[in-house]
Amino acid sequence: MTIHKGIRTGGRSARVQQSVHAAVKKLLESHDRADVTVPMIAQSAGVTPSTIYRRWGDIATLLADVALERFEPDEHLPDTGGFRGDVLAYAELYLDEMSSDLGRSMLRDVVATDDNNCALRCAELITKRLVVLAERAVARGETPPSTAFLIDGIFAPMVYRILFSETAPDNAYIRTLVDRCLPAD
Amino acid sequence: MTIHKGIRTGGRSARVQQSVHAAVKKLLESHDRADVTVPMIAQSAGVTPSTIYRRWGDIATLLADVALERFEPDEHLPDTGGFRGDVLAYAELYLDEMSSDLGRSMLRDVVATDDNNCALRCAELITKRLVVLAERAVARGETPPSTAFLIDGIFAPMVYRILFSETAPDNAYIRTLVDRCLPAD
DNA sequence: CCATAAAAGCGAATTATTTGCGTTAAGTGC
DNA sequence: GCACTTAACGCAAATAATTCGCTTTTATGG
Repeated sequence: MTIHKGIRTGGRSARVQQSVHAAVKKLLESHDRADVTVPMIAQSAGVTPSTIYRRWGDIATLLADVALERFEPDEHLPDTGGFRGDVLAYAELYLDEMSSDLGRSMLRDVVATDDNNCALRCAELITKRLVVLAERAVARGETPPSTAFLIDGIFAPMVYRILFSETAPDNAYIRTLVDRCLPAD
Repeated sequence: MTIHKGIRTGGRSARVQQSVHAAVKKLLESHDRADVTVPMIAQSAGVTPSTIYRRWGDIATLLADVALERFEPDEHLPDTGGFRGDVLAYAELYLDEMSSDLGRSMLRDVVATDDNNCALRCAELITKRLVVLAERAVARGETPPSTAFLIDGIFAPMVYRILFSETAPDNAYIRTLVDRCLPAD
């Protein structure tokens, strides 16, 4: 008996996911995050609310899902010719994305989601990019520290302050964090 | 004109707050956090749901409020005779409180709350205790680093991992963080 | 005590969420 | 291609949560 029977996927998942995600993005441009409701999204996406509830469970999970997709694209990782410069540039980019009102509320949605899958994916987003930067550095003959060390030293404090402080951190603060982990030559 | 007119408090606020807080605590012992609803709390507290909605706005804010109260008591800050030991002991205490299922969901509630007052209060909780430890250290003739530095180096990474990782950090990890900020003599 | 203001109660109206059931769209194997 | 299987969806009814207008209670100041 061959095991790999190939799973039946069924359904119409792709199209619905696209239109719902698009609806969320559009609504978030014109409405405050707290004012966006599931029925509102459903109507804008041309689906019924029950579809959304069945698929995502609650609005926090849906918003987190959209947020993650938005950050995935990973267009252009900076390339400054050195590991320290790359990390600093990426950290500033990340700060820029996450310290806006929209970015902050996305982070909150990601954290608030029941199953912490979203949070995991969010954290991996940083890890994966740091790995890319580190591989580049190794190829150049540098010996970068571990990604865990950089997350502890740079990204964790940044995210902490975005989530818990009144005012978002600025680039000067980021530079201080980077200096601690990666002393300039 | 004397300024201090004494504000009108009106209502029955104190009693209601107490019974609602108590109801939340009791319910969280027997129910999963996601299963606790506002009407449920209201009934258990002997008030109407609308009272809770008017006073706290939503369930996240209420749960965050209760969570913060729970952590305030600040019974016994460790006193090990040295700043490094004190910080390590407090960090381990904090980890113990926050890495449980209940602690984690409290952190999430605090972060998810709309007005970030709760998050501010939560962060100040750490700051205030570190200040106490630092004052003690100064009185002993030590010269401790700033609280901001310790938060960046120890508490931010700890909270980051509690919120974003699959598995909570352990004491060994905390010790590593402390070692980085406060090298042993 | 009386006036006042803040907070809470009550219940109806509104909205959001869950659920059951029939239907439809995709993938699978022949 | 064609039948078959299954996950995903729409619809609508049922349930639950949230908001709203109005009344009542309580603490405080005069």
